[in-house]
Amino acid sequence: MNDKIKNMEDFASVCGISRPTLSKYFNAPDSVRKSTRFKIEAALEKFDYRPNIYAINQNRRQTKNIGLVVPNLTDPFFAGIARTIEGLIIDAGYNPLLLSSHGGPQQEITNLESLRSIKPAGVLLAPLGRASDQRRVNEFTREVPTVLFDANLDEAGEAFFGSDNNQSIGLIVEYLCRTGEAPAFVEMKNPINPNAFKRRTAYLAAMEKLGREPELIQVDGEGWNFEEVGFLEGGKVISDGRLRTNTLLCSNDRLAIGLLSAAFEAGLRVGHADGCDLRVAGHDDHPFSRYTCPSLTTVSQDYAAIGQCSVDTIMKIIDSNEKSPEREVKLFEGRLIMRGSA
Amino acid sequence: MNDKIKNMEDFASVCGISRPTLSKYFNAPDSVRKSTRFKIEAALEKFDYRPNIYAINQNRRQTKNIGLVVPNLTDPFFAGIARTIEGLIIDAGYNPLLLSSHGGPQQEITNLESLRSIKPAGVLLAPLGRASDQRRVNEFTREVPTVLFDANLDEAGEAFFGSDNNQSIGLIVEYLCRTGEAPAFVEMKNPINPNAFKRRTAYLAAMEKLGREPELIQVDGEGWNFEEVGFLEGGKVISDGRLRTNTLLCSNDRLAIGLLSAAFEAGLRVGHADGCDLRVAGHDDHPFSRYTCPSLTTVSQDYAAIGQCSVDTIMKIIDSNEKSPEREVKLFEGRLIMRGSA
DNA sequence: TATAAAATTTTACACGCGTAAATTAAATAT
DNA sequence: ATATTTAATTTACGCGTGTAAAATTTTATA
Repeated sequence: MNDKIKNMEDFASVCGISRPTLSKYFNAPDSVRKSTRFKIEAALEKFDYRPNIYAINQNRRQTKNIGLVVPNLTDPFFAGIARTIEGLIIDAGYNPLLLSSHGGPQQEITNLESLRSIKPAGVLLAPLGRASDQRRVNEFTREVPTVLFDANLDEAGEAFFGSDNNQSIGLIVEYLCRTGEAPAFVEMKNPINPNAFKRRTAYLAAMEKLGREPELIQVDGEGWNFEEVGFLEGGKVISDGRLRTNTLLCSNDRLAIGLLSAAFEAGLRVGHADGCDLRVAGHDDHPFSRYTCPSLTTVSQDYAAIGQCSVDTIMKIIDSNEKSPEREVKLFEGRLIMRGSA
Repeated sequence: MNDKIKNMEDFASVCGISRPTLSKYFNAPDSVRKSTRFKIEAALEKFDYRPNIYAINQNRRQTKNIGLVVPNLTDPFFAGIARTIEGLIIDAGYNPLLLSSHGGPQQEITNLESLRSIKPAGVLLAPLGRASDQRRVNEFTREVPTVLFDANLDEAGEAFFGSDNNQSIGLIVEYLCRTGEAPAFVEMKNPINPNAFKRRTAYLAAMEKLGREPELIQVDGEGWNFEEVGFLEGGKVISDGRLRTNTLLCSNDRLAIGLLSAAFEAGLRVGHADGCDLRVAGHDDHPFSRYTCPSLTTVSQDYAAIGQCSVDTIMKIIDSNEKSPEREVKLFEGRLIMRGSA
């Protein structure tokens, strides 16, 4: 009783069974006879033995680790998604390993290299997109089963799941046109975030479809401080007085949040009510967008579905133990969230 | 050349040296002769061998892993701190393992258990605080060298570093009293977040010191959706008309963000300028607080210092390989961030 | 140049587990 | 009750590394 349990051998002896049987139990509790299972579980109550994770993973053909890489964890939007997907991975009986690329392609590669040495069964990767080191990401996905989500990369990974920017941007452009002046599109000149280009293109297409004249407002600014860019550069746009329209559609909510702040300081009334000077809309349904002043009209992405689909797919690939013949791509529709700002 | 490098043995032979020497190199590149180091690094250029991390950690007395546990990663405030500390851990030559307790004591313990099986050299833990399962956290800290930060727990861990809530709350209370009406303190009745009680006490002490009558406004609401609580319950407080003061100090910025939103919808003008109806202040200098409408007056915590101190201390403990005789506690001062809201 | 010191190599073993093959026990059919 | 099948268990070996001790080589010092 006083003897410390140092390894599976020790624990097997206090259980009264052999070590390999114990090993079998830990990998699948139902694979041993009921009577021995009771023995083991009774012993587990008395002693606090846990298999050594390094010894396990050294010998298993496959680890139970799933890598989860997101572009930027300090962005609450991605933090929320990561949390959701983590839960799904755990539900599937795997161990999620969450890494953030902190907005940089170098860190993204570092993350993948770091995952490689952990020999994950699979990886869910939300790449930086255009900023990614495509060659090296591709290299990685050839070695490790990978499913991309949020942002697509050419032919990288076994599958991609994300939002249909054409549909979602189309949705809000149509709404804005129907309820007021046609929107100009506010974005960064050299956006680093995923999907930015897709949304620009989608905006142009949507405007053309509606027979409206598109207007791109491309502001300066670099990095991931979107609120700051929206505030500083958006503020300039507003005060310039060169706007042809009173309606602004921002490439993402964080830009819109900064823009709302700038508009507030400029004394403009934002909203769709009578007497308002400006309408502002965003995209993503950022966690804070409910609490801006006024609350932000936006489009929400269906991340419950995107996450579930991504996890299901990586599990299928892991179980079948083979690369799928063709790369699956599935886009999910966004939902219009009408609030006060537009 | 065509032969795949499968292990250190293989790689040692292409280097032309012995395996144990190679092992020494990977643990400390400077510990081998310069000429052999060149040989190794030349070979590393040609082959992409990496030591198996599981085999390494199985045999090392200590891993190079440092656990980093924060209360809630979806809170941008903690996401930012985590990012900072991750960097410091990497700089120290260790491998950070970031886990979020998602606001729940159960998950906090799960995280610690999960870390235990990874056998980290040390752990940096920002506990939930009052909500934590103190007994089990204590149990953990007796087994694994742990430094607490952000929120203190009775006698848990080797050291604690955090903010001096007395000083920081005192600072803003003094400012508010000096520049206008004395503040009422807005908080949740049963706050789950760390430091909430400390701040309440600090508020009461600061008001007493200034000879003002304190007023606690304790709103309903549970969980971590502070913005929602601030919006819904704060909105009620505002519209009730029972306020004895025009100045509200919120227990944290996220409550204030929700409150600002409610005030905006109620048509109140928030700020310190003439003609304003309400002053609102927060605490933490949340990343978003610069972009509220109006921008939020708050107190910033010195997380550069808290992070650096926490990392330095855990490194010292790891290197000295012994529990320190007495538990170090150090509190850092906050800085007043004056903006538009108060 | 001789000697001491340091670095390296060799030898040998340990770590804690997974897993295929061989064995044994239990369940089923006869 | 016995033979057969099936499931559970044990035997035996391997994974890729760390590390200690002894033997050897290289480098630094006198």
